[in-house]
Amino acid sequence: MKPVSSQTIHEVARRASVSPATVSRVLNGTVRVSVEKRQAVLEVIRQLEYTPSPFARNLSTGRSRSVGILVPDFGGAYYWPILAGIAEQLEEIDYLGIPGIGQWNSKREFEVVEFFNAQKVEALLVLGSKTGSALLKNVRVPVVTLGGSASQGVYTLNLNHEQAGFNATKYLIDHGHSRIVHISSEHGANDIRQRAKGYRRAMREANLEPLVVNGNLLEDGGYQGARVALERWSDTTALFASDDLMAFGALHYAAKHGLRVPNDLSLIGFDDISMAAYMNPPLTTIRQPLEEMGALLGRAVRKLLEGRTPELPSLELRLIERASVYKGGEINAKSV
Amino acid sequence: MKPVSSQTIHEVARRASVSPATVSRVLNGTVRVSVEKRQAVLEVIRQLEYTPSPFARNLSTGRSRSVGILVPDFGGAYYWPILAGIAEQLEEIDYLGIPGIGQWNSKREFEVVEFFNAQKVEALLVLGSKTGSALLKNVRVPVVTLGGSASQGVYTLNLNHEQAGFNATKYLIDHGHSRIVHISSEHGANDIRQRAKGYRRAMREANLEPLVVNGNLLEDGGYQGARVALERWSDTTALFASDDLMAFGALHYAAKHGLRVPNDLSLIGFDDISMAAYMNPPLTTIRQPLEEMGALLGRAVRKLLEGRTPELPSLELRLIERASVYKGGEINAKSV
DNA sequence: CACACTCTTGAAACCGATTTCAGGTTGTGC
DNA sequence: GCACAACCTGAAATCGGTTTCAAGAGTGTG
Repeated sequence: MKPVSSQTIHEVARRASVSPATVSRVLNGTVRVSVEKRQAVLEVIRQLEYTPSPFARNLSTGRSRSVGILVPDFGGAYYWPILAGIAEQLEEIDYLGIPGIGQWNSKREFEVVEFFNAQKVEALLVLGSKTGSALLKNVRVPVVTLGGSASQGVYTLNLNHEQAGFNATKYLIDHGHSRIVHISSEHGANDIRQRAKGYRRAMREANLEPLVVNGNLLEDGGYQGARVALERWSDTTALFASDDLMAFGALHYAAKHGLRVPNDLSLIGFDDISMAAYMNPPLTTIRQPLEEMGALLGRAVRKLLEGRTPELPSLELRLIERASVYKGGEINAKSV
Repeated sequence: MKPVSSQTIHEVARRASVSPATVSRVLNGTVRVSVEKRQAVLEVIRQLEYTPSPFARNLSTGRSRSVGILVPDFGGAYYWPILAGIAEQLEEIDYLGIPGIGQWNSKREFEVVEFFNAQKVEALLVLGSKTGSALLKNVRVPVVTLGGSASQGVYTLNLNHEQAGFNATKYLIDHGHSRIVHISSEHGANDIRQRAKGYRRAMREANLEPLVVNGNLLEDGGYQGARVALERWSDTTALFASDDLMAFGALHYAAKHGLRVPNDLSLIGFDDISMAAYMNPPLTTIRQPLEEMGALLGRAVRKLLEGRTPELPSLELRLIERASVYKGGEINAKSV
């Protein structure tokens, strides 16, 4: 028998012969309530299957129990696990994460932030934005960002993409490559540029010429990137793509043009999306611990909501060694 | 100069020398207001940059301006575009879509629905669930599902997966195959079973023996599925995988074991995720128009929120012909 | 035994909108 | 010129919680 509406705190109070105030106190544990009354209230709540109205609660407390998450559309496969990690953390404190899609479009990003303001979110999580810190001008709540440039009052989870880019490049150099092209992008977050920076540093340190082309971070960007790279520098023996999707596109280009990976062309990606291990050959790439990043971001927001200072440990970006980089012997031993 | 708080309807009313009721009427356009007062109110609103409190509004109207979206975790790449389509529709009427992840886990799904109830969502969208119609027992709001079994009061967007499964199989048969194995799954929504059903019908009609193995809808499921299929029926010449990720895994298996696709083994997938066109060879697959599906679902919800009956036209699942099915000459002409 | 203090409790104000109701004004038809 | 409808408007109730305030009960101390 489901009890119908009339599910108010007053009804509970009436049945338990106490005041609404007392019910509220039992509900929130703000003040000690005598054992008998507490029991009575809890019993009535159970019987009625009463749940407090979130509307009334929000209005009364002035808080929304929600946080806004600005996510740039590009790449559901990438942001999905991060969102899952965040959601799990927020759930534990009964908060709601509201995703808003920024589409790497500044105007749109402002709209989303405006929307978050209207919703009165209590914190803001920025997983990536085109606008940068100007976006947060009107934001009066705590902010946590993923890999943005830190400004005051904004907490950032920074993975060392520069170092990872360096490592990937170094790995190729150590395997005998010298003509290494980086497929980067002008789209995307700061991370992408950091990876390119690491690539450049590694090349410079090895006295090699940095060679960069740009793609759109999607499959066809990688395809076109590979084409341009090989047309422009025909002695290229290795590509380092700024994300796995572009590596995927590059791989496709190679296959289509009779280049064997890794024998004729070595390839490194970035992200380690689930598909990476199943490419032919399996892709050597840098792993981003996405769920873990999400959890970390979520925990940081929790800390901020509690008024405490979050600690954001740095996570390692590890190179996953698979089979897309030639290891057998000398480079470019075309065996056709 | 940003005006600080005190941003209430009373304040607006006071400054515009009208009553709060009138301001509310201007805001919502529910009743006609004289031109002068309307102007005055709008002017004050502009000056103050006033936005009504969603909390108060929700409490007062008893409505949340939000709808719950139950999405089964598996495959962000798949649900992401659908969610985008839905979000866009909801945005237009200033509603908020709240995603909840069911994880193909019945207990979890009930929790999510419970959460939606607590949030007082005004409608529910089920993109896939393990539980089935029992899940909706306690739901008192309109429901739209994607490819569930229709029950009363529940509107469903049904694509003809049975027919699509039939077509994919028929396509293989028409290209000379007779030993065709279907890699299906026991996970996933009803759709998966419909595809298998279509496969069986096509095989039966051609007097061929249906051969089915199961995977987990992810890459390794396809890999294992291909292995089992080829071990069990060594004269297999074609695989029809129930989703692209499994096709991807199967492709990987083939490559690893020296089977050339399509010359030695033909392959069809399902979904047409963005990667499909970039596989080697490009994957022949059935396209699901994901964004369009999302838009349709969103529009259906809008109709329901307006108290009207949604029409859910059926969408076509088209076969995208690429290069993973052998077309050149006779089958199994191993040329090694 | 008086006083101070702590602990539990209920009454009532409050959060900020919407909506009902009734009053006043203006307009229409006969 | 009158009855009546249509229209605009403000006062006040309402949504369902939280929180302040003060009162009353109970405990401990000198």
